Parts: sequence; structure tokens; C-alpha cells
Amino acid sequence: MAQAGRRPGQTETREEILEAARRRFAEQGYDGATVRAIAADAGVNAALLHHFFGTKQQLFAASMNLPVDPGELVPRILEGPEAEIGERLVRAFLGLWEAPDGRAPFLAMIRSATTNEQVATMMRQFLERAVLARVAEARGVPKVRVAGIAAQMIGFALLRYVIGLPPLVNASEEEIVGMLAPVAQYYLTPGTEKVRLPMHQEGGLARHWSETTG
Amino acid sequence: MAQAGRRPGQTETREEILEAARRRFAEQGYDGATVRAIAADAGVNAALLHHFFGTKQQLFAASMNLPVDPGELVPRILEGPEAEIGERLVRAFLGLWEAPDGRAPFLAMIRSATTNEQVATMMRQFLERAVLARVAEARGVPKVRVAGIAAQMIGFALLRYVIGLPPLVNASEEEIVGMLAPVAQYYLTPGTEKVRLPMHQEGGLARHWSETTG
DNA sequence: GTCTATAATCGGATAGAC
DNA sequence: GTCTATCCGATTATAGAC
Repeated sequence: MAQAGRRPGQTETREEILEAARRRFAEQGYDGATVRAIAADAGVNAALLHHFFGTKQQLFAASMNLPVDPGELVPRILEGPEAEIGERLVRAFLGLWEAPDGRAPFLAMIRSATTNEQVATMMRQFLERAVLARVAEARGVPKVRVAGIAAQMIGFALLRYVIGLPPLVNASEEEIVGMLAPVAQYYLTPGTEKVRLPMHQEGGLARHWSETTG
Repeated sequence: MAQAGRRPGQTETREEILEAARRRFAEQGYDGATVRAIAADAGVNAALLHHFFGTKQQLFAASMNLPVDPGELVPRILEGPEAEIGERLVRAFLGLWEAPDGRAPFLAMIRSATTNEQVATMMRQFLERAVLARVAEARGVPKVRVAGIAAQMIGFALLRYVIGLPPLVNASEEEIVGMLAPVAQYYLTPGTEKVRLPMHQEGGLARHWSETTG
């Protein structure tokens, strides 16, 4: 039984605007995307966007619903076999970016945070609260180490999805996991945070690996 | 003996414009920085910038003289004790960013490449020709692995110098070296590129480290 | 709910005087 | 070499009609 109240036309248009905003912000960043272009994509007048969302900044915030709940995803990564945490993290990260729909908000954040201070603050707070605090507490490693793996993953996304560096664009998902998982595992393993340059000693990582892998 | 030709006033103004351009592009990115603002900073009229450099894009290119010669720096990092390559790389990278003057071009690249396709191409080609090709050839590791360490370092710079993530902002140079050098060493060590998730096997990296470091 | 009209700026680039 | 004046376009945002 449909209740009285807002008519279907409203919610549809609202959603179309948000969808168009996500696309534009993802492709051109906050400053590059214009309300006029977003409105045109949604097939409506630019004034309507202000009527619905107020300012451009508020429209951006409204369109940035992440396709993931950190409170659910982070524990799911950290639980399970200890030795495969790095792999689970990299696979989860790749899953978010490889889903065409899920990629948009992250692209928009990266493309906007570099030049817009408000978006940079959004990103900083998201990383601190949703990632660093949770992971550091759950794993018993310093926040700076969680920031290290965040840097690795964000840098990877920047070069693969934004800059389009050929070796990373052409790499398969399995290649990427094989390459990044050990790094994630290193950062998330308690007891390694006070190790100063372990490679300098004895056999080093290379010999260790050639031994354990035949 | 001073030759006839261009008067001193010309070169001084030119340099001041380039300096102002470097500052503005570094702080606001390509799209955010305006020729008018750059001209005002240099104390000249905006028309003069077009007279000297043509378009804004050409002014950007002219102002982007990197404070480093990759052809000289890369070999210097790769030479020397094998086990300390990672540390030398991280220290060199930090040296470039911590020098207040040298930071500007890199900031400008990061802030501009995410939204400007031409700058993204500049960055892509710089990484491919000046970094990936040289290092991969010299070290005998696949380009994708050199791209991996590039991602780690650029992601670190993004979070520390652009986003301002507190744990990375507050970290000392020695802390950073201690954290990132093992990762760099891992990527640049031949023979590890076909290792699939070594952490999953036997003791893993954590036990290896606790053993080799007491 | 959706539009037209318009305010109020600001942008890159050029022509041409001096 | 440096400036004034100007073209031409784009931008966010609002007021108000329908």
C-alpha cells in the first residue's frame, strides 16, 4: 500500500542526480566537475541541484556513500588465519576497486583530496577513524604502521587507476596479490615495528624466501 | 665581458614568474592555480606571462624543472652495499621531499596529475622512463615490482605531505626509514618476484625477523 | 518539483599602445 | 619588456515564476 507523501518523481530524480554526481566527481574531481554538467547528465536544470542539496560541497558529501561499511569489513579482514591477513586485505581492497560501481567514490576522493582542503579533511578523518584506529587497536600495532600499508594501497590505486602506469594496469589480480600481500603482512605483524632494517642482517629476506619456497 | 642582447631585467622577471608558478602549482594544483594569481605573486601583469610562455600549460611545463637528475640519482642509489639499497632509496626520497625548495615540483605533480590528463601523462612518462626502465634493468627485477615501490613511496608522500595524516606527519625521518626500507629492499631484491605469498608458509616473516634480530 | 533569468565573479587569452 | 583594455566564456548561487 503506497502511502501519501512525496511522489515517485522526486526520489527518482534525486537518485539520478546523485548518480551523475558520483560519475562526474569520480572522473573530474571536485573542482573539475561542475553542477551544470552534473545537472545535464541527470537531465534536469542546475537550479534543481541547489534546491535539493544546497551547495556543491553538500552535494559532494551526499554523493559519497561508500560502497562498504568499514565497521563490518575491517573485522572480517582481521579475523581468520593469521598468516593470510595480508592476502585478505589486498583481495578486499582490489574487490572494492574492481567493482565498476564501487570504484567511483574512491576515485572521487583521490581526485579531490589533493586540491580541496575540505575533501582532504574528509579523507584524513576517514582514514584515522575507520581504518587506523580500528586496525591498530585490533592488531596491536602502532598507527604509523597501519598508515604505512594505507600508503602502499592508496599509492597503488593512484598509479593503477588514475595515472594508468602500464606495468600496474596490465598486472593481473593474482600478480598484484602476490606482490602486495607480503607487504601488508609485514605491516600488520606485531613485533616487527621495532625492527630496524632487518634486511641488513645475515641472509636477509631474499635468502629466507628462496629457502622457504624451494 | 657582457655581450649585447637581452637585458638583465628580462631574466630576473622570468625567474620570478617561474618561482611564483612553482609555488602556486605546488599549493593549488594546475587547475586551482590561476595565471592572474601567479602574475600578482611575481609583481607583473598577467599578459606578460602569455608573452613569455604562451599558454598556461607551457608555463607549467617550464616551471617543472625537477631538483634532481634521475640519470645521476638512480645509479647512486643502486650502487653500494647490496643489503642497504632499500635504506638508500628511502633516504634519497626523503631528502628530496624534506628540502623545502625541492618539494614544490613533486607537490605540483601529485596535485595536478589526478585531474589533468596532460600532467598525468607527464608523470606516467617520467615514472616509466626515468624510474621503472632504469631500475628494472639495473636490478634485474620486473617493472611491475619497481612500480610497487613507486606506489609505496608516492602513497607515503601523498598521505604525509598532502593529506597530512597525523601518524605519518609526526613520524621522524628515522622511524620512516626503519619502516619503509625493508619494503623497498623486498621489491628490489631479485628472486622474490615469483614468490607467492611467502608469509603463508612455515614461520613466515615475523618469525624470521624475531630470529634474526633476537 | 522544476524551470527561467540573472546576479556577481572569475577564468584564459589576445591586440595593441608605450 | 611591460602594460591597459577587452573579448568571450564559464562558474556557483539565488529569486521568483509556474
